[in-house]
Amino acid sequence: MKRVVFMGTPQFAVSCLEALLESECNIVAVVTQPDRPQGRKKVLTPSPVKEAALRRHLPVLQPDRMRDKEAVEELASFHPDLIVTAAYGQILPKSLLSVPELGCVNVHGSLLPAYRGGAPIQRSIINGETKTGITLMYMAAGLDTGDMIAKREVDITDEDTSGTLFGKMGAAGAELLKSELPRLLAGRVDAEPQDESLASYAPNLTRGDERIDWTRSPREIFNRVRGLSPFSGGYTLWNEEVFKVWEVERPEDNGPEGGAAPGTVLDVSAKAIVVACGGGAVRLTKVQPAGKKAMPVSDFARGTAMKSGTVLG
RNA sequence: CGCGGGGUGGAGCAGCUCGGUAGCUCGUCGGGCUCAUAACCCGAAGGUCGCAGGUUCAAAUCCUGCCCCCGCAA
Repeated sequence: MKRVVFMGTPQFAVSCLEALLESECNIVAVVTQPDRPQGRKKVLTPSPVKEAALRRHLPVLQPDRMRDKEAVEELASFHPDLIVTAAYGQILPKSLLSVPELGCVNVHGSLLPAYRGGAPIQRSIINGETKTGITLMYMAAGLDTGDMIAKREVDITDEDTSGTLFGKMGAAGAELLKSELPRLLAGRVDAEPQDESLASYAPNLTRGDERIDWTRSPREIFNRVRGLSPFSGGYTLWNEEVFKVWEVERPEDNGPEGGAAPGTVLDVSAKAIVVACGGGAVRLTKVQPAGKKAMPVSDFARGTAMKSGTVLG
């Protein structure tokens, strides 16, 4: 049976690992990011992939820097025929790419060459895409530039958040991997080069991406908020403090409320906080004041000092 | 010892600076009005004020220690 090394880190990658486990191959090692200190208490936390691998009693490697010679040598000592990666989180050095005879393949969360990079799933939603997908590809030196083996499309609906889309994408990635793996293990397969002229990038999200720009349209704000949920959430400022926004009503039914400056609160009720924005208004339905837990506006409205005329920003 | 916010009836908050009767909005229960209602009116129940000490005639409020929650930063 062919020897496979799997490399991945977040939950999204776990479903790919599970797909391998259900396939005809021998997983000789799992590589994932080192345990990271998490939260206020700096508790060292293993990645989801590590936890899954340990449950299956698979050998786990966690090199600090995969590009170090020692790390590559250690991995090579497992003599993999194929390396499969999914959101591993580190660039693989060229020297590693040539180690497995059958190559290194990557499961990427977009329809390449669009959305290369670390946050394709969230950014697809933020940008209002209605379709995305998984691309299985051979890895090359550049960032997500390798030749494409197969794709599977996934629809994005207005009900999707990054959370639900990650779920769909994980399942799609697992399916695609499972169906293509026999071919990959049989030998190098034909792959299609990416059209560089169509390439676009989806860099990791930063704090700046999480801030709500009230001059944007209702639809853009809606997309941003659901693209950031349920991870960091979107935020704005209220009384100079962080005010997170977790859910916004789909804006289709809102007529322009005109007049007020973007960020102005037009109404606070048990149903929603209505905020003026570019070309209309958005209705916030789940929020989180500084120092508090996230709560539906029905709760927030009971005790809040926020009232019409307040300006967020 | 990274920085900061918070823990008050079922929910969300005020009260704490300047100790002395537990407040507000909502929910719940009972009654009333109404063709009717998530609307309105009347009434009621429900709180060891995170935990443990300390100061005091008296502590939600001041002091000390601890627990838990949240944001930022990593």
